[in-house]
Amino acid sequence: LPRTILHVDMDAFYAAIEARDHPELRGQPLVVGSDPKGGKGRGIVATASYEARRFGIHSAQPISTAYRLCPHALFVRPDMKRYAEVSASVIRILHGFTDLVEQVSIDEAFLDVGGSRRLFGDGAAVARSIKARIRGELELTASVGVAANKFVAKVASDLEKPDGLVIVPPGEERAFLAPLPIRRLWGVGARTEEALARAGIRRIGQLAEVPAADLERWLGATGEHLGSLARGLDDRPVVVEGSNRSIGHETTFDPDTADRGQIEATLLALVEKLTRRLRQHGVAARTIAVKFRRADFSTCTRRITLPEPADTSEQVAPVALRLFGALFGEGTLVRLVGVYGTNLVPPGARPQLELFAPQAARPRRELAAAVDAITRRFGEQAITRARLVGKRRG
DNA sequence: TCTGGGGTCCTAGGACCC
DNA sequence: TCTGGGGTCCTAGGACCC
Repeated sequence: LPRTILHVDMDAFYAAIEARDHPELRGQPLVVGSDPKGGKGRGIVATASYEARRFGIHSAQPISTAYRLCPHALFVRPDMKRYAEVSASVIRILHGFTDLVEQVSIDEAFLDVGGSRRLFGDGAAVARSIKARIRGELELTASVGVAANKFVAKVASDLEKPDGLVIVPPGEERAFLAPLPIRRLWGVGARTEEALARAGIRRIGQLAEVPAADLERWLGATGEHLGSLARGLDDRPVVVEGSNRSIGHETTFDPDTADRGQIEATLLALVEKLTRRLRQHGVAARTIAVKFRRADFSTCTRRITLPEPADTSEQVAPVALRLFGALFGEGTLVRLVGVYGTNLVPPGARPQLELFAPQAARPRRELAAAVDAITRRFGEQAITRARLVGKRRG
């Protein structure tokens, strides 16, 4: 029995929200991303309006390139809090049609509407209703793909952007995909595209002809998976609850720095952010990782698994500093540092030490809770560590 | 063109245990 | 004395996605 899967993808999401909320930005080339600083800025384009795309500007492009392509474009900084609110409104609308909603990013979701037919009609009808509600209630447009599985629905939603609606009837998946470039396959990035092109494979239909065993020998487990997708087969279910596997924060210095004090202060500020989020999610990290990128973009990581899961900066900070110390040599020009918690332990399943030394853990927990409360009430700038005073980057 | 910040998943090698 | 094979956990790196 074929499923009915929808992929809903908001069009130029951040730029569309900015244009909606600031009429003076409408109809103009608009770039949401880092500060271009007159062409010298460091960073990338998050989203470009369709007017800006006509100049060759696109997501993930260096902001300096975007500036060169269209210096008179309007460049605005992202307001992630606002976008997250709008995203929540979109998800609320989707939940009006089914509980089976899987949010995959801030501007994208899958729905399984197989069970909603009697109430809301077939996939095409649900798609039209969703688009109408998003337009009517949020003054935004979405592109929707309808198909028997997630991958085909995802490709379909992208095909007639913006404001698109593409329906792939069951049984036509393979023919629908065949003429498209392999880059459209989920999991084929620049590297795999190049490797496949060397073998003369450029279209999904060509990949679909390669025997599965050959693909597996060639590309491992991923190869077999790619073969299935190329044939239009994808049995992954729509998954409602996706708890995080990792939480992390990183920041790029502008300009690069070799100042150990500045780097360590930045790292500690990132640790504060990380541990606050861990506590908000009610999880603790068994593994802490530090990421380190030099001026030449070479990147390395160090991680360590702790005897006890950690969710406070008292626990994480010394570990992060030690891992950083293993990577940093005096005089090294540093571009980026980051800190991550992985191996997250879910709430209620938190071993262990506190069974043996509850009195030792208590003050730490109470301090963290107090800091959280102050931050909630007065904002992130209200309280900080003595070590960070005067060192926090703007 | 000179590359953000948030993530996911896979691989390969080594330690360690049975 | 030198040795097999399987399983699990850990670390580092890399490809990929939005």
